[in-house]
Amino acid sequence: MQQSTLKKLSEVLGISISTVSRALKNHPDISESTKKKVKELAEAMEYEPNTYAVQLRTRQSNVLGIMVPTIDNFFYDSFISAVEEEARLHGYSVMIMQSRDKVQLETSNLQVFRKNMIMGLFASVSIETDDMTPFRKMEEMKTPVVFFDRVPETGDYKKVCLSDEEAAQMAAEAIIAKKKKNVLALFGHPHLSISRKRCDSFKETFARKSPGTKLTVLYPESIKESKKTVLEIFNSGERPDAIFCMGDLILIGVMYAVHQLKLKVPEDTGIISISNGLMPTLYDPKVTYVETSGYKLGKLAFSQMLYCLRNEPAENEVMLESILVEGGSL
Amino acid sequence: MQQSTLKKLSEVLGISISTVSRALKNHPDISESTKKKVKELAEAMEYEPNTYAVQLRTRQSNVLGIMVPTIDNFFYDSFISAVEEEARLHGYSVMIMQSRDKVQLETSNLQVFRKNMIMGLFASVSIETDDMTPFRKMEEMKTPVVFFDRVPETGDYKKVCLSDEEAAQMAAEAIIAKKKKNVLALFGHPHLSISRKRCDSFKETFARKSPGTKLTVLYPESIKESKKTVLEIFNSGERPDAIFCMGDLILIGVMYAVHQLKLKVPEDTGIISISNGLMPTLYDPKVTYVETSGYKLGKLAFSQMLYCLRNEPAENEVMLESILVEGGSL
DNA sequence: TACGGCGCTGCAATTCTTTGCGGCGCCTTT
DNA sequence: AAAGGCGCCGCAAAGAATTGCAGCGCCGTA
Repeated sequence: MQQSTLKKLSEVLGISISTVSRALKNHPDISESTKKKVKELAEAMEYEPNTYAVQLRTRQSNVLGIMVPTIDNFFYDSFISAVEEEARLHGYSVMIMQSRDKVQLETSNLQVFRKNMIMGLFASVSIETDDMTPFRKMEEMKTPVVFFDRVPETGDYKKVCLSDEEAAQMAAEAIIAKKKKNVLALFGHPHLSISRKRCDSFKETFARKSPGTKLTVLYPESIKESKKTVLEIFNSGERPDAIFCMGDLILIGVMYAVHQLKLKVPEDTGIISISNGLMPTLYDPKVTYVETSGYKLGKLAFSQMLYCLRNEPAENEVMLESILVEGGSL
Repeated sequence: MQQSTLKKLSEVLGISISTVSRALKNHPDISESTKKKVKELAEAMEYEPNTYAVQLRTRQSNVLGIMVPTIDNFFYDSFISAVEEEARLHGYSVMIMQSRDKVQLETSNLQVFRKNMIMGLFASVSIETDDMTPFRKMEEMKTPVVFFDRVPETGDYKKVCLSDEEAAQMAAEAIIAKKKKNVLALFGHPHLSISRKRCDSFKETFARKSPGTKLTVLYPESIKESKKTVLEIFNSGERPDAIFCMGDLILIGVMYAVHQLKLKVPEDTGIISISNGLMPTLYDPKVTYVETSGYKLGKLAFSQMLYCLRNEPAENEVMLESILVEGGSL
C-alpha cells in the first residue's frame, strides 16, 4: 500500500516515465488514447505526485506562510481564517507560526519558512522587531512579504493595514460628540507603529476639535496591566468620564476593573474601543467600537499577495476603512 | 544570493559532495581537519540543507498536521498554541487546516496532509463525519493520528479528551448544590460524541441525585440559535432558575439573551458553563464554569504524539481532569 | 617484500518529477 | 523515389541530499 509513482504507472503500462508524466499534464505531444489509458490507471492506483519531488524540481511549494505574534487572539484568528479560506480556493496551503513577540523566535521562524520554500509570507511584526534585515532577506529570495496590522513604519514594504489614523479619529470624534471632558486613553506597546499612529491621531483630533478636554494617555501592555491601570486611576480619585481602549485585550482589562469598581456604564464612565467585533458585544450595554475586521483585512492581504505572486503591479500600502458600531456604552 | 548547496560547498573546497555531507553530520569517517574546514565554510556560506531534497530522500518531513473545524475559536486556539509551542521545542513545524465542519473539506485536507507527508496528525472531527476511512488511510500509511476534543466514538483510535462525563457531572452537581429546580441545559450538535457524552452524564447525574428537578434539554448549534432558544423559553412564560451551557459559543448566545431580557444573574436565573476559561470571566458577575483547558489538552496531545512517533506504547484514550471555577453566576 | 588493515574520501545509485532534445515511423510532396 | 514534416514517444540530465561500496595511500607485520 505504498505510494504510487510515475515509475510504477509506467511499468504497468509498459511505457516510459516521461510519457506518463506528460499524459497526466495533457501535453500536446501525447495521443489521446495514451492519455486516456494513463489517466485511468492513475485514478485506479490513486496516483498523486510526490510533493517533495515536484518542489525539488520546480522550486515551487504552493505554501504560504503566516507569522503572527500569537494565534491566540480574536483579530489574528479571523485574519488567518480569511487567508486560509482564500488560499485553499487558490490551491495554496498555509503554514502558521507564532513569534510570541520575540525577535529571536521571529528570526528562526523565518528560517523555517525559508527552508520550506514558502512562496509568500504574511507577517505582523513582533513588538521587539527593530531590524528588518531578516525580512529583507526573504524578499531578496524573491519571496513576497505582505505586512499587516503591525507593519514596519519606514521602508519600502508591502503593507495592508487598518486605517489606524482614521479609526482613532473616529473614536475620538465619537467621544467629543458626547461632550466628554476627562478622557482616559489606553494604547498598546508604544514601540509599535500601530500604537503610535492611533495615539497621535487620537491626540491630534482632540487638540483640533476639543482642546479643553483633559486627556490621560497610558500604555498598558496586557489585560492585567490595563485592569491595574484603571483601578489605580479611579482609586486615586480621578474620575474619567470616558475610557478609550485601543484593542480587545485592553478592553477586557478595562471591563474587569469597571466590574470590580461597580461602575455604571455609561453613566459613571463611557467606554469606547477599537475591535474586531465580538468582544464589545459581550457586555451589557454593548460597547461602542470602531470596527477593524481581521477577516476583511485577511481578504485584502490575500489579494495583495496574489498581485505579488503574479508579478502584477500593486500598491505598496493599502488601507481598510473603519466603521463605527454604536453600542450603548458611551 | 542563491541557496548554497552541498555541491557548491564541495566545489569551493575541492572535495566531493559526500564528504561535505558527512563532515556536516560528524560522520566518523571524516577527519577532524576536514570537518572543521567544511563547517566553517558552511557557516560562512549560510548553508542550509534543502528540506525538499532531504524529504525526498528520507521520506521524513518534520511537519505535524492539525485539523480543526475552525481556528476561529478560543478552545482550538489555545490547543493549537500549545501544540505549536511543543512542536517547535522538538524541532517540528505545524501545518494547520480547517474543516469548517464539512466532510468534503476534511477529506481534501487529509489529502493535502498526505501530500505534504506530515509525520503525525492532530484531528478534531467535523460534525458531519461518519465515515472514518480517510483517517484510517492516514494510519495505514504509518501516520499516527491523535484525535482530540471531538473524537470518534467507536473504534481503536488514539484519543485525548476532556473528561466530558466528569465535567458535565461537576456542573450538574454544582447546580444541584444550589437547589435549582428548573434547569435549562443547552448542548451542541447531538451528532458529536462530545455532546452526547456530556448530555448523558448531565442527565444521569440529575436522575441520580435530584430526580425531582425539571430538566429541559436543547441543542442549539450556534450563537444565534442559542440566543433564540433562550428568548423563546423565557417569552413562553417558562422561568428556568439555572441555565447550563455546554461551551463558549452557547454561553455567548445565552448571555445575549440574558442581557436583552434584562435578567439579573444569579437572582433571576443562574448560569453555569463549560469553558476554556476566558469567556466566563468577562461577564459581571463572572460566570461559574467547569474548566476544560485547550492549552493543557494540547500539551497532553503532543506528549501522546511523541509516544506514537517514537513507537513507544501509549494508552489509547487519555483524559484531562476538569476543575470547577466559581464565579458568582449560580 | 608483500599483504592485511585502517583512515579517509569519492563514485554512483537512489528518491521522484520535469523537460529539452533526439529519434522512429509514416505520410506527403516534389 | 528521395526528402521533409509531423505525430508520438523515450533517453537522460537536473534538482539536492544520503549512503553502501570501493579505492587509495600508508603503516605495520610476517
